[in-house]
Amino acid sequence: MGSLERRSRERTDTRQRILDAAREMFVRHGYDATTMRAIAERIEYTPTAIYHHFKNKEALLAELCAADFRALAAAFQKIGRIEDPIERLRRSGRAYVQFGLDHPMQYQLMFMTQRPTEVDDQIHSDNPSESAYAFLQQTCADAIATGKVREDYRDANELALMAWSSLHGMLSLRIVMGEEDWIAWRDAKTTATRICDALLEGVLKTRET
Amino acid sequence: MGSLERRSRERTDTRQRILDAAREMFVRHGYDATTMRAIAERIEYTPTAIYHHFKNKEALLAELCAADFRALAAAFQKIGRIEDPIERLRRSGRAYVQFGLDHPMQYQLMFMTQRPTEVDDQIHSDNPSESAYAFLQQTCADAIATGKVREDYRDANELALMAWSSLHGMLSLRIVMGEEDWIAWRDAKTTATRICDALLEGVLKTRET
DNA sequence: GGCCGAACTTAACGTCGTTAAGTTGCCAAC
DNA sequence: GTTGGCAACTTAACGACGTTAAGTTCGGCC
Repeated sequence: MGSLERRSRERTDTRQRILDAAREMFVRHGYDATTMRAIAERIEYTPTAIYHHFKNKEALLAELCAADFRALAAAFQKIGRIEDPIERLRRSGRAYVQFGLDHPMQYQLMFMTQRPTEVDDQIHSDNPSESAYAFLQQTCADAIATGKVREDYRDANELALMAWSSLHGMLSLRIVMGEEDWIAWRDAKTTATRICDALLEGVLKTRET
Repeated sequence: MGSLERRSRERTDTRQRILDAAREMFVRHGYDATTMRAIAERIEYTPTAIYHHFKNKEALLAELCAADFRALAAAFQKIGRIEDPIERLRRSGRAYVQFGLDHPMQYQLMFMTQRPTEVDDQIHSDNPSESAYAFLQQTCADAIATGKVREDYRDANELALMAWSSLHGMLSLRIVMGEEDWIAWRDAKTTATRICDALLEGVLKTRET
């Protein structure tokens, strides 16, 4: 026996090779600019072969995004242990920005492109503890629970949205407008830190500096 | 005579009808989902006719975006008269968010899609005083000049980026993720106000509230 | 009356995502 | 040890897209 296993291994091997090629090409040239034909050619198959492993081009994207979401959630998992919620918030922000700067194309696919509902149902159907958003929300709730947050900002959901929006805005502007020279860009991580600091200062009762 | 005028009028009429149809369909269904063939059919021409008035599909988009940028700049123009730079900043933020909420699709085309450099060279080649970004930058500089800004934030360019990023983040998240029910959305304008308030509080020396 | 150029059409090209209909080759069952 | 079936993959094609070369039509000017 063992041949069944080999077959199954070969199948998942091919599947993985498709994913790897797709990821590399999506990241390098963007989703739209990457054709199924090009992906197939890269791994020396016919375009049709891909459709035996994935429903369509979008399913390829969904699977890659799901993996990226897990990676981001894993980065947050490490931060989860930090006691002080405020510090945890700061670290989460830093990790989030780092992720966006390290993987701009993935970031674009994950947070800057509309997906049909079906697709991200798949992405978020897994363990909710993996959800990076839930982590952020909880951290905000913890921060509020310390009593250090001003009363105007004691809605954990809104606080999470404020934090996320601000950093997402910076990252997405960079990704879309990064080449525009009429914008006087500053160092991304510095700007991100400034945004975090200013927001926190505005939201907390007592100033930290 | 006058026939030459009529010809020229007819030409710009057709041009305008193409633009109107394209705008309506881009806004309703998105740029990618709108085909040249569909635009042509809507105004009862052949697809080829469009190419006599515009270089290609992207040029259509560029022209529409340019008009939108002018509209946004005009909205800012009205605010330009307000004396207090801090208040002017607040009002600009409100106007910007309102624009994004009123015209989400336009917003997406203007700020959330990468354009080939050639295209937005065209957009920004006009009077720089029309540039909404320059206005924001100047307002930030004015705010710094009042001496009310903490020393960490006395870079007008960075301040402008911080403000823009934060509001852009909120708007773009809404546009892309607005239908996701795992996000606990709050009223957009309230969230926007909270972001402005928190940022300003963090950036200013003395708290306003 | 003949010509010109502008506005528009016809017909097509090449590319895309996707699919119906094979083809091949391995494995299990008889 | 032939046979049947199934999984992996290919061939060939479909319809839709953006775009373009080559007409056609028609009003105005010499």
